[in-house]
Amino acid sequence: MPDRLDTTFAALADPTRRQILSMLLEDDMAVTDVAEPFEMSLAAISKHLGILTRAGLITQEKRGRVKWCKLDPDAMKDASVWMQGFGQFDPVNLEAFEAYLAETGLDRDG
Amino acid sequence: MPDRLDTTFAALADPTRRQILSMLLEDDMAVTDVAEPFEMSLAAISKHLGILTRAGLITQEKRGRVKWCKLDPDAMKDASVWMQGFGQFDPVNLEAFEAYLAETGLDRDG
DNA sequence: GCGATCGTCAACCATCTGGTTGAATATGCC
DNA sequence: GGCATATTCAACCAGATGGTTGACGATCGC
Repeated sequence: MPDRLDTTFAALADPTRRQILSMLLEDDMAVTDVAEPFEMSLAAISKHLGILTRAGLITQEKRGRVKWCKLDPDAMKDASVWMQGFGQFDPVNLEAFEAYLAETGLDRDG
Repeated sequence: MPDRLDTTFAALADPTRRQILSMLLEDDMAVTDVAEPFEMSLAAISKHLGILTRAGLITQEKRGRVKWCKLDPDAMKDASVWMQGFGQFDPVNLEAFEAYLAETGLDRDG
C-alpha cells in the first residue's frame, strides 16, 4: 500500500500533471478544457486527472455532463511540510519572491 | 529528457529513498551503513543512492574504499519553491508568481 | 600477497506507467 | 426520440522502475 507521500510525489513527478496543476491555479476547469492545450488524447488527460485526484491534489465534481476540476492544496501542503524538515527553504524562497516583487513592481499592492 | 523537477519528485516518491534522506539529515553515512536498516540487498540501496545523486538530492564522495553520502539541499529547495506557489496562492499575485517562476527557470513544465 | 570488506555492474524479472485506440455511458439540446 | 457533447472504460503496448543474484574491481589490514 503506497503511503500518502508516495502518491503525492509520484503525481508531481510528471510534467503534464504539474502543468495541469498550474492551470488550475488560475481557475477551476472542465476536463475537456484541461485537455485542450495538450497534444495527447482526452483519455490520457482523464487518467492524469484521476491520478491527481487519488493523490489528493485536486478534487473533481460533476455538474451535468461536465466534470469540474479544482485544486485541493491539502496533499501538497503535507508534502511541503515534509520537505521543510530538510531545510530553511520556506523563508528563503519567500524572501526571494518578495525581493522579486519589489524589483519588478508587480506586487498586488501596486 | 526529464526536467529537473521530474527527477526530483520521482526520487522523492519512493519511501526507501525518503527514509535514506531522513537518515542523512542526522549525519553523513557510508553506503553500507545506509543499507544496514533495510531488508534489501546492498545493490538495491546502491541503485537508490544513484537515483538520489542524479536527482541532486545527495552527493557522494569516495574516500578510500568508503563512499560517503551527504545531503545536498539544492534540488529539494527548487521543488519546495515550486510548491510554495500552491500553498500560498491566496494572498499572492498570481501573475507575479508565474513571472517569478519563468524568470528563475523553474516553469519549464509548469 | 592474501583474504576480507566496500561498492558497483550486468543480466534478469515482475510490475507499474504513460500513452494509444475504440467502444461505452451520461447528459444536454432541438 | 435522436444526435452531439463530455467523460470514462477496456484492452493493449513500449518503456521505466524496483528488486534479485552473481561476478567484478578497489582498497584495507595483516
